[in-house]
Amino acid sequence: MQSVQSIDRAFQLLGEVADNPAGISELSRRLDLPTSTVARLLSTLEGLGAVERLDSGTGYRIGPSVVTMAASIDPTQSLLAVAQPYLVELVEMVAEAVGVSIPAGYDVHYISQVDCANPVQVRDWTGVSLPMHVVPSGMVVLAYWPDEAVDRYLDRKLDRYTARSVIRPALIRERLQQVRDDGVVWMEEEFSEGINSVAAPLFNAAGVVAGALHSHGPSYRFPDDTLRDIVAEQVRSSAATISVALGHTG
Amino acid sequence: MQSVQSIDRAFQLLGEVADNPAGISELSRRLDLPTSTVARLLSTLEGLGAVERLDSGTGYRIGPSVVTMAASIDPTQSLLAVAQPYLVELVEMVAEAVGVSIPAGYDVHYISQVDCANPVQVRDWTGVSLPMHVVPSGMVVLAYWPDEAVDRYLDRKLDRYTARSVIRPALIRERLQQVRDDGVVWMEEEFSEGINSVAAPLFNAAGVVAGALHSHGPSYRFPDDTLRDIVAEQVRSSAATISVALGHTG
DNA sequence: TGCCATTTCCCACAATGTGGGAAGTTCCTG
DNA sequence: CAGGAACTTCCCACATTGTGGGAAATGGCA
Repeated sequence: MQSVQSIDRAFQLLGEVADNPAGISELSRRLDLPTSTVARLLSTLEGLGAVERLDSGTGYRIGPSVVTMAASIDPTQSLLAVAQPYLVELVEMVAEAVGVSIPAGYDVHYISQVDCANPVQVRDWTGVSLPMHVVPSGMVVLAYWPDEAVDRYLDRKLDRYTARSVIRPALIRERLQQVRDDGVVWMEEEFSEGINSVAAPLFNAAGVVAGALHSHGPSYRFPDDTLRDIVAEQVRSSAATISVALGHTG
Repeated sequence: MQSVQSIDRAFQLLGEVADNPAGISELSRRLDLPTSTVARLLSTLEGLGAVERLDSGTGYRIGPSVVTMAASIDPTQSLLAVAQPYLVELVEMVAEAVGVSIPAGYDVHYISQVDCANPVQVRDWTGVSLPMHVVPSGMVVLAYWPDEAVDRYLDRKLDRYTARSVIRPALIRERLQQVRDDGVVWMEEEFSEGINSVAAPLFNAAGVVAGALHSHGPSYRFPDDTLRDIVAEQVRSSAATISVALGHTG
């Protein structure tokens, strides 16, 4: 459908200003728009509280109304909303289903999945919760928890799901260190025979794990030996990109 | 300066959608705009990722680009940005300086102040850090800390600033309970002779204390005996409003 | 003080957004 | 399964609205 020029431009401006605050003339150069146009748009946005002037007087930054609107959607939804476009992108790259999960007590809860085109595919796990130690999405969350919380997690009876499930605390701790080193982890048929999965952590603006991004597929074809590292890297880097979009820095 | 109609309307829409998601025709009723206009604006916003369709298909909610833009400003700034307009409003009501502070270790750090018109006024404390137990802004922060953290705070030598400073842990604990009951607290000349102050906590979307809102003035006129409770209530209620704008619920 | 960079203001022009209405879609309900 | 209500999408003529060139005003810096 047709779209409205002035609104398009207004959001281009907001995007630029979010990236790094600047004044009218600099923005007009960056976006290649007449200064008068930029001035008018910015003053409209300022009136709406979408941008505000820097204390230094010259230049604008994102204003309160944007923050307030963003706050209006709950954290789960914002995670989902932000991640969605990247999920679609990632599916293209890895050619297997990808999904997002969030920590929920001692489980991870799958909140979204985007399927691949392949007629043989992993069922949609959206809505399901699983113990952290049997899925890579859970392991990456666990890996960034404080030590005491991990202690409490491991200090319970841990269920075994398949012959390959690892449930010995010492081994799990080793793997958690591995996860912290690599920023991504593969797990093969530890939750369900026939499914392999790789996941990386998602961090929010506060720097804490907000969830996990994973990709999983039937073990007979996923991961392809030659692509194993490439897929892991794609998942890791998508997760990093989503984290940045969520406000994570460094 | 003149402002751009379509952008104005686009943000009215965003505001409505943030409040509660709705479809084209409902929004057109709420804002009293033609459906075709609303449809065009929404589809523009959708193209920009500022809104997205609900899974149910009908209706829109705030989209990822708003969240991402909001994340671009750091939490301190967003607190400031969100609070600013309410500060101005509150100054009008209480006719004394009001300000915002954030926790910083065992201190509160004043990050902004809006002065009143009165020629006799409290100096601008922006940039200054003070121990939590001598200012009400600190007490409200302390009041919502976990018990162990409060224990650690009180388990140190606490400085006395004036003859009226309360430094006995037991008494401070009592007052913290009081703060939790009232949601607001007065302190009179406990930090500096001649200054009285009242503060209420600010909560963020995660439900944790993000800072405090206070008002302070010279003790010879503030608080006016007959207005004491009214001022406290105004501060409390402004703080609550700001918390909601920050995404705090309940 | 004078220069350069930036912001604000003004105004004629027409491109752009507008909104009425019709057509298409979806979802109940009898 | 037909009929209808409610919503969304599409189309198009109109003129309101946004546009951008340029001049005036402001501010910062040497």
